[in-house]
Amino acid sequence: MTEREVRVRFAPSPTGPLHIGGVRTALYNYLLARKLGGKMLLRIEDTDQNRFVPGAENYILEALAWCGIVIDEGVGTGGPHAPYRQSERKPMYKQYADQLIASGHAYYAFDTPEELDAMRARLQAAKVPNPQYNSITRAQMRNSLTLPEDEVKQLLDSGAQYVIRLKVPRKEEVRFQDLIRGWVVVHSSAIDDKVLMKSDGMPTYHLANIVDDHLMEISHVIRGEEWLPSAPLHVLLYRYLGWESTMPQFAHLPLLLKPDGTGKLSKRDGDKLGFPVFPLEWHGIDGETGEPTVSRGYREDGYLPEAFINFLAFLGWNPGSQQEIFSMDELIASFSIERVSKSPARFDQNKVKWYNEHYLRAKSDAELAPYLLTALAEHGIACDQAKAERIVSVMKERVSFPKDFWQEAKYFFQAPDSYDEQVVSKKWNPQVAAALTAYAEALAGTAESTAEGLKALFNQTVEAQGMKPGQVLQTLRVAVTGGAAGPDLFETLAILGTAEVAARLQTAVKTLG
RNA sequence: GGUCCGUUCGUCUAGGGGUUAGGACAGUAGAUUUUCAUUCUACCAACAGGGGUUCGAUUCCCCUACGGACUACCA
Repeated sequence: MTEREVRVRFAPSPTGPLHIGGVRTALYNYLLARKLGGKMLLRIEDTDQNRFVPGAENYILEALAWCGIVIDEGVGTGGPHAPYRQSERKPMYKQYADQLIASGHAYYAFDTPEELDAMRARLQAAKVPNPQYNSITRAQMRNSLTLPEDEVKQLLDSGAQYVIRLKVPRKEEVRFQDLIRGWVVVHSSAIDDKVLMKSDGMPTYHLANIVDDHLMEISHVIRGEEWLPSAPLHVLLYRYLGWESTMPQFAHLPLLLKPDGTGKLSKRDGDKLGFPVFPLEWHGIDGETGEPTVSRGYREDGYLPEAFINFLAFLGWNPGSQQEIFSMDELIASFSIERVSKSPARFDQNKVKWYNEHYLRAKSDAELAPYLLTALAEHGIACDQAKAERIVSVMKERVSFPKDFWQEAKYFFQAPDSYDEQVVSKKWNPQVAAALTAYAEALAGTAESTAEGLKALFNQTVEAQGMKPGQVLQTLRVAVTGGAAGPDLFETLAILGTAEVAARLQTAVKTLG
């Protein structure tokens, strides 16, 4: 068992976009698989046909790809255990449910939804704290344990609707060792007789996930903490199916909480929180109004996948060192499930932003230039790669997202249509205007094009006018760019070119007097 | 309500019977910068509470409080 090949799976259900908690679960699975030289599988758990959302599966595939999480086996990739979509594996589950019935660990139940409601209402009225279909209540229900054998057979033969339920023992301690939490013990009386096969012939999650994990030879089940309460049930299932010796090891990850700490992050949080909960933008339909909706995504908001992943990896895990910056390869090398923390983590917008700025600045100008070029193209502005690289190089220290380049660098392509009022009212005067005019004229007659050259020329010109450079500098920036802040002024001028700068200075003097 | 899980700076976390309880983000201040930003430096800031065990507990145990998850023919 310990020598077994490491095989982990990420098993989302296609009920909508993946949210960042799901992405983190996938990430940890992937990191462990790579770290231990194992395989990462992707299985789609679509046993609930009512909740199927078109496009969700593609979204999942695309999101994982964007994150750099590579699937070795599964939907979209294929593999020896295909199909990897549970709806397509439907015929495989029934035999295991039958096996459980044959061994006396499961039974047929014919109760209608109304009868179940009535049962719960009755128990509630009797002040039973936790109404459930269990070792006590099943004696009063219509199932193969209470009905005469021939009646059961007749019901089955007549095609009556039924489900198959697990016969959970009345009192038994179920324990298992969680890789993150240690021994977890639950009393079987807290578990109810879970439905294994639904009346539509589909297995429920509980049966399907055990059967598939067994058949797919999964070695580690790494999933969210919301599964912890049902883990003992799964242990029981492995036992009754005779698979306990190859049962995967469990690791239940701490939840990702909303920033205010009031509950787990969910898909329904959509855009309400002020930051995206989805990796990619999602175009959905409002469940109540039927209106189309758009939810923000990290990709579209301008986050770099490496920043997003680095941040996510640190939400619930840390390497034990003081290093904060990790590439995917470094994460793989350092990852261990034992260092995943037990307590839930809140989402921290500031930290993701910081990671993004870090990764943005680490990129070369050549890598960054396309972001600017794309935005320029959208605005019908022509620009060559060399110029874009130059702009990006002076801008990257001052933006948080690639999409900010266009907004911040606009003035390289468009002359200002307004001037920073504060600077104008404070610093603009006739001498300044004269100095700028003089500089414009000097620019028209110079062959200088470097930042240093333009700076020297400026100092010279201004001093000839009997002023100090410092008195004119701010107004020079405002006259040329319209704004009061920006990267090195003479570098900016050099990128703009002397003719353009001269023209803008003339305009400014004319406009501001 | 019941069952289970959890609790170190505002946030993510390190640590672990004796520490000035460490780092990062955010915040604040300063330095650099013609501006803003970057960068650098410094500062601020935490062991939920109560009982044990112990020479000594933030660390181990118990209780309480608080938070969360689960409690479907959903996953």
